[in-house]
This record gives sequence, structure tokens and C-alpha cells, in this order.
Amino acid sequence: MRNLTRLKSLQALEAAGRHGSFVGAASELDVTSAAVGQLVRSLEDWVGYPLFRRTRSGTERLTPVDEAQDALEDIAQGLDRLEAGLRKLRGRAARSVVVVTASQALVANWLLPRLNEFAVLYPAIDVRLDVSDRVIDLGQGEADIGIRCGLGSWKGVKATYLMGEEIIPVCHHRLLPQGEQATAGWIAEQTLIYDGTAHPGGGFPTWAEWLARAGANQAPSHRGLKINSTAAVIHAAVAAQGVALVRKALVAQELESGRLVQLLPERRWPLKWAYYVAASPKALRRSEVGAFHDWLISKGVAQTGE
Amino acid sequence: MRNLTRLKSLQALEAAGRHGSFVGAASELDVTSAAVGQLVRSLEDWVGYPLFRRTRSGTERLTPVDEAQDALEDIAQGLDRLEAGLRKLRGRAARSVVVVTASQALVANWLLPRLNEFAVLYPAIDVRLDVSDRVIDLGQGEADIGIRCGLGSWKGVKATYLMGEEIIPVCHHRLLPQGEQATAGWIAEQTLIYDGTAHPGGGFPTWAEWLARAGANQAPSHRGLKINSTAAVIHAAVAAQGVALVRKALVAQELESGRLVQLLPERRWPLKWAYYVAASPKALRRSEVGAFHDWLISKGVAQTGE
DNA sequence: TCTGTCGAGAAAGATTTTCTTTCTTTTCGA
DNA sequence: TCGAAAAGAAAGAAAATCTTTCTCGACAGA
Repeated sequence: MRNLTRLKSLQALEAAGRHGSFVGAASELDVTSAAVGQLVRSLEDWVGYPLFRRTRSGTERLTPVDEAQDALEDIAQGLDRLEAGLRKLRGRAARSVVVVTASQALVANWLLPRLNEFAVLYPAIDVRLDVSDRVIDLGQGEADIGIRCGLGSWKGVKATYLMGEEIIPVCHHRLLPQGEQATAGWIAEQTLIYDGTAHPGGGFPTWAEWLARAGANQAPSHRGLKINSTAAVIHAAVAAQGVALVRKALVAQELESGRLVQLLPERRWPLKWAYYVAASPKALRRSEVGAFHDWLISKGVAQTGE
Repeated sequence: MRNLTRLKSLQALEAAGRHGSFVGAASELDVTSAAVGQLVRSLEDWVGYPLFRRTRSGTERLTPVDEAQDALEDIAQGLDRLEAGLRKLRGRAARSVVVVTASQALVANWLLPRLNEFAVLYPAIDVRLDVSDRVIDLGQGEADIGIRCGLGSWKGVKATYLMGEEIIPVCHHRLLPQGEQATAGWIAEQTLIYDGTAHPGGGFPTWAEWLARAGANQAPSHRGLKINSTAAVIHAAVAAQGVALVRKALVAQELESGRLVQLLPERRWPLKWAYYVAASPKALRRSEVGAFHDWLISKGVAQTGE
């Protein structure tokens, strides 16, 4: 049970003892000397005896009485420790860290390729990535910003639309038929890679559904590959292990670099789900979080324009 | 240069961290839980990030984030040290000490013989005697109460009349003439002890002045003893080294015990100076100082009645 | 399923602490 | 003698702290 009171007076007492004057202490504490004097005298009234001997001349007007001198050592140490603690509390804020959470696939394939631009624009802001496929509670401050795929109606957080998403078939160009365009029928005969992390209710098609809509007469072949990681699905496609149905945003780099080829581009399957930038209102009040948020949105807009 | 702020919030943070809830901290700090919550949230706003993870259930609702946990150790130590310092400051007051200053002669001969009565009446009050023949500045808190001999008009202190004083000749009964009363003439022939600390302006007579007023035909003998200490003057008289002119109050015990005899009691020499109990208004606001002050006055009244 | 309890949080207002300003007093030095 | 410096007193302003009331979510029990 702690019994501690008159913290401001203790602070004033310690500074006055160190400076030997209220004026000196006031300068350090950035208040008037009258304020320091009142705090000390208030403490003297409370303890019941004078804490300083006063002289009317010289620069050292205040000499602690023995009891006060003894106590001042403890008080000074206490204030030192409090200051150390406060410095630690402020340490993170001083570095302007934004903690961003997103799935591995999005981080690896969409965010990381762009993040260097943010670092150039805002050199004083550190971005810490919390890569996780689990849902992180932004309301509880586990992260400042989340990039999430969904309908954008999460409680307690502000969700801003980033970009839409569609499902596309892709494969490595080594698998393409020679001298011909790929057809739905052709796709039906290939090794088809399944993404086992597809979210229910998000409108993700199975291969059968996609082929049917694409007008293929055949059911999917039995040579399938089911993988429980979106990132690994993409990796397998890049390794020419088959044709994969993937979210377009997550393979943007691969399409651009030519490591993957989109098949039947005229066949589109937009998702009901989209990507949103989510953050708690509290976190958004911090300038570095706001800056990152706005930059992200601008990347989304640029993406939509492509 | 110390840079420390939001002390109350640090205190609330530390208690909340220890209790794992605002309600627990509030009980310890004797405030409402809403107050603790606001102090902590205010600190969170200031540092720019949440200091606790919140859960909505259980008795431990608050878990410090890593940065806060690290800082809390320093903060707790700091508060401990401040509390130790405050305990020391209050230590003297808790013991109810009254610092009393008076001359050695008055302490030894008047105050000490009476002080035991005060101790019996007020067992919780410690009296510290500052025995000094120099003038101690009560306004500066070097002592709480002074018993002073003078006209009672000292600046900055309240002086209350204690008792008058007169000058009397005394000697040890061994020196008395056999079968006769001592006369002024007889006294004039003895070894006369002079008090060298007699204060100018106080109306202290020399031996010549006293003898003249007592009607002696002779000048004082040349066998004199001049001593620069009132207490030593009295001591010499008790040791039968001569006849001394002393302040009556200071030899009250010796007269009563028979160690000294007053000569020619009908010959009185009242002083313009008297004894006063002096104290600064500030000191008198403390109950133990007031108690001692009032008790002293009652002793003076009792003395006058004798 | 409903109700009650517990505790964090928001909001408004009350109370206390802290601070500023102005003036006085004392001491010292030029 | 005058001016500067600094503590102290007093009054009032500003800020911090605290209380009260209500809401919400989670949980337990009937």
C-alpha cells in the first residue's frame, strides 16, 4: 500500500534544494519562483516544520535543514527513476513507429514491393510489420493499421476501401500450349492448384465453378494440388507446378515480371470482398499512423487505375 | 536538468499495472476508478500509444504492453524512493518535537528542574533543548520557542511575558557572620563575585551601585571575582567563594534547597528586563509548540505567585 | 434466454492543485 | 541613497484532478 502525496511539492523541494534558491528551481521547472515558493511552503506547512533555513542575501538563499537534507537524497533518486521510466514510455513514440499487420501473401506480394517508396517519403517513420494470417485486434492496440480482406464492416475500427480483388487463373509460361491460345478446355486438363485458405462467404470460386463459368465442357482433371497457404500457392505456380486460381493483387509483381501469365483475361471473377485499410480512431490520431494510412490509400487508388 | 511531468498519471499507471485493473488501483489510491482510468488514458494520449492491453473479463483487465512493463519497473522504484523521502520529512513531525532555546543558566536553573512535569503532562511531545547564550533566530526556524530576557519587543516573533526578575545578593551559609545578621557593611568586606555577562541597558547594578543603595558606608572591597558566565557565577557562590549578585530566578533551586542564602531580602532591585516566551507565529500554529508555550506561561504565573 | 454484476470508457461538471501576477520587505553593493 | 535580487503574501486565473452518471461488453447463474 503506497501512501504518497504532494508529488509536485516534492519536485519543487528537490529542485530548490539543488539550486539553493527558488529562482533557480523555477528556471529549471519552467514556472515562476512564486510557484516554487508556494509549493515548498505548502509542504512545510504540511510536515509541520521549515525545510530550509532562509538567508536574505547571496545566491544561495536556502539551506536544507538536516531532516530535509536527508530526505532530499531519496527524493532526488526517486525523481531520477521516474524520469527514466517516462523516457522509456516515450521511447517508442519518439521513434514514430507504425505497426502494420497484414497476411503474409499481401505483405510479400503487395506491400513489401511498395514499402520502399514510403520509407523515402517519410524517413522519420519506422514501419514495423506484423505478418500474420490470424486476425489481430486493432481496437486493443496490438497493431496500428491492418490491411484486411473482407467486407469492411469491422467493429471498433475505421475501414477505408483500398482496392478490389478478383480471381484469375495463372500459370508459368512454360506450361502454355505451343502456338495456340490457352482455352478453358485446355486448362481443365492441367494440374490445377487449389488454395486451401480461401475464405468462406467471400465468393471464392472452386476450379469447377470457374471452369463452368468459363464455358469448359470438361470437369476439372483429377491431377490437383491443394495447398493451405496463399503464398505457397503462388510459389507453386511460379515453379510451373500447375495452373493456379489466385487473387490478382497478390500476383501483381509476378505478372509484371513475367514469372506468371494470366490465362483468359476476358474471363473475370470479381470478389465481393475487397481490401480495406483498418485502424482504430485512436491510432489514427497519431500523425505517423495517419501518414501511413493516407499513403496506403494512394497506393490503392493507383492500383485501381491500372 | 530534469524533465519530468505528469506525475499523477505515472502514479496511476504504476498502481494500475500492479493491480491489473483500474478498480484495484483506485481503491489503493483512494479515488474513483474513473479518475485512474482518465489519468492513464491521458498518459496514453500523451505518449501516443496504449500502455495496456485491455480485456473485457476477469479480474485482470489490464496487461502492460512491453514498453510499459519495462518502464513500470523504473516508475515503481522511483515512487518507492519518493515515499521513503516523504517518510523522512514527516519523521520529525510525527515525533512532535519542540525545539527550545534558552541560556545555559536559565536552562540549568529554571527550566530543567521543571521540565519533568511537562514530560509527564505531554508524554508524546519531545522537547529538544538548544542551550546557547547566543541569540537564535526564531523567525528562521532554528528553534521553535525561545526563553529570552529582555524588553519583549523582538521583531517577527510573538513574545509573551513569563516572569519578572530582580537582582539579589546571595552567598553560602558558611560565610554568614556568627550570631549576627549580615549588613551592607559586612557584605562590602567580602569577596564579591561579579557577573561579566550582565547585559547593558537592562538595569543590572554593579556591586558599588547595589551597596550604595543598600546604605553601606564602604566601597566594595578589592577582593573581587569576575566571571563571564552566569551559570559559573552561581556555581562559585554555591562553592562559598564569595557573595554574588545574581538574578533571583536563576537561583530559585539553590535558595529553596539551602545551598544559597539571600542577603538583606528587604533590599530589592527589580530589573527593567523580564523573561518572555518568544516564538514565531508560524511555529505557534503547531499544537506541540502551542502546548509547550502555554505550559511555560503557567510556570511563570506560578513563579510570580511565590 | 434473460437478468444481474463487474469493470473499462465517455462525457459533463465540481473541486483542488498549480500557476501567474503584483506588491512588499530585506539585504547588499555601487 | 538607490537599484537589484530574491523570498513572501495575497488574489485570481488556469490547469489538473476528481466525481458522478451512464453505456457497453463479457460472463455467470437462474
